[in-house]
Amino acid sequence: MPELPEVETTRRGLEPHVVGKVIAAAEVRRSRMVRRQHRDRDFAERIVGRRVLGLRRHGKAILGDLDGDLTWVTHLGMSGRISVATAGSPEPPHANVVLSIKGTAEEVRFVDPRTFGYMAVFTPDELAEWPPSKWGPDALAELPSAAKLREVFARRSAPIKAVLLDQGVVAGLGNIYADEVLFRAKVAPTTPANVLSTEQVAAVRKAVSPVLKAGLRHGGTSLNDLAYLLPDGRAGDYLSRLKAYGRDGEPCERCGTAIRRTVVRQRSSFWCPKCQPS
DNA sequence: ACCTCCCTGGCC
DNA sequence: GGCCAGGGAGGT
Repeated sequence: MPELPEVETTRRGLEPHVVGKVIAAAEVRRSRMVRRQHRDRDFAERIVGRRVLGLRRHGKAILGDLDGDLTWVTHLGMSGRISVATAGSPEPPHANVVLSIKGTAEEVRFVDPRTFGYMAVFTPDELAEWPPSKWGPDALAELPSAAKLREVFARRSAPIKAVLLDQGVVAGLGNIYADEVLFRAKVAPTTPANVLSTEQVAAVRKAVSPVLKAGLRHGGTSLNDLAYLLPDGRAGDYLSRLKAYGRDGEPCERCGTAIRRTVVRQRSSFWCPKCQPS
């Protein structure tokens, strides 16, 4: 449940269940899930008894402001999702971290089969050291101007797809939405960023917000494996609206040409060879 | 500025 | 069995 719309729908789904509430207990069943924590194994110790003052998001990270000036970080990685359910109800496999909420019958389960995600509670100093402090502006809330993007792209000869996936440039785009942005902008994923025309940079920039907002409106992209679900267990609906990602061999909706799959930086990329000339 | 690897599971 | 999967840290 990895990209920005999935993370934001998760944040919104989680918010009413935790904001203003106190974490009553924390069970870490796989210590790997808290491996980003500075001192080993004190995740539970740090979060228990804390009140959640607010829940924010930056890129693909969910940030919970706790009392005592601590920040509760959740990164869902590739296969992570949050489930809010009645304590004691049947659990899905890989509920690796479970938080109970004071005064309610609900618990928050961090489900993550591949364990690429993590949770941590950071002090302000630790938060400043945490890698995403090197993340760029949020793709939805603070998308850089076209001029700024032109400047950044001009310095990069890497494929535009790789640059869009670089969280240091813009935080929040992942493999699915990067392909969707490039399809909408009519730019091939393999195009070196520094050869994009001014118009193409503008088109890429202009595509980001509509693509992400459409993903949000539909609750994100639950793929067929249903690894990503909203916190209440509903599936996100955006899969059927994807125009490029996963549509290898299917006709492009604009021109009918078969969508192609190409590997860019070890990630699958889907694009229309006619609408997105390289 | 690149790979490689971290994991588990589903599908062919 | 082999390949694939919403990400990114770490080492080169």
